[in-house]
Amino acid sequence: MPELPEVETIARTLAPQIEGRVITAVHILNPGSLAAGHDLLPLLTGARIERAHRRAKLLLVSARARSEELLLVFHLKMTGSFFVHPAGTEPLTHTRLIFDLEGGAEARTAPGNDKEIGTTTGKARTSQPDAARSTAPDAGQRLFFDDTRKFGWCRILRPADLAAWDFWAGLGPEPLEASVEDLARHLGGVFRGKSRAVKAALLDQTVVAGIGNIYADESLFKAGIAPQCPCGGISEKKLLALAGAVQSVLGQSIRECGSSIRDYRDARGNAGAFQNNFAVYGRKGQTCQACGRALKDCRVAGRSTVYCPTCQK
DNA sequence: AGCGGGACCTGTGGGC
DNA sequence: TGCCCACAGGTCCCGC
Repeated sequence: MPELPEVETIARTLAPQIEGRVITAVHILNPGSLAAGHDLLPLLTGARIERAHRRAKLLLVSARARSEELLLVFHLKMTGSFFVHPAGTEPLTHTRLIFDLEGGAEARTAPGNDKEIGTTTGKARTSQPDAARSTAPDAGQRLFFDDTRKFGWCRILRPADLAAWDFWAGLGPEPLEASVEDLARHLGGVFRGKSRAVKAALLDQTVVAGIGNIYADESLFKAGIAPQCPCGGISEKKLLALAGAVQSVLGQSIRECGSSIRDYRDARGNAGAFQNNFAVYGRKGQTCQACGRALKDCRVAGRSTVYCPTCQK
């Protein structure tokens, strides 16, 4: 469920809490959650975190270890989340990795200092212990990587490892970093002559990065394209509509701090609000906002899919 | 080439 | 009330 907007929101809320801090220890509570880079753990201890940002659905944390740079690459899959707790906080039920941090960062976990990404509307709330929100500026902290279903992972990599990593190298373009016309042209090029269902292509991270089940369904509805429609049969006009829909849906979701179905929280424990805007996702059997007829569900590329048979052709 | 299905996980919720 | 089972989801991998 953390797709592009959720990971972006997590990166924006996490960065001010950890940038500049030094990693003093790493605790691996679930060995499967550290997918690569065990050999770099000794180097990571003592490294200073420089930056936390997003690419596709990956959260990247760069750290300076003596003379070289290391990267912590996280995939949150469905249930991964981050939260910064005060030093001494015990692991929670689903805590998989803990990074002990010390010094450097300003105290930005205090209440009332959450303004940099705008305020979430609707049912935003915290689900974390109050103690985590009143940490003293220079006290040590613990970055928790929690992951209920253990699908998520962290890789510790050198920049060269990242460049050589097939998954990374194969990622498609960032959908929000191109003009609508360029994105439409890119999709048109990839789609040309293909019989593959358009939704399957949108979910393919090598086609375009960051889209998951929620935003694929929402974008296709907004563009008026049926999810089963073969890629190659989409007109240029519809491609432009699809590119515009992808950008508008992702952009609006980022502005609303992502979608919280049940698990997702940002790095301050706040829920997103974009789920209140869903036109189709999770609305099987309910009425279409545009035509008033019932929304249908089906499976495309093995994923549950909801669409309007009238509005999407 | 691209799809289906299984595997990886666990909490939730519907049905009985 | 309690049990069972389907389901959710991203990615990889295997087989067709």
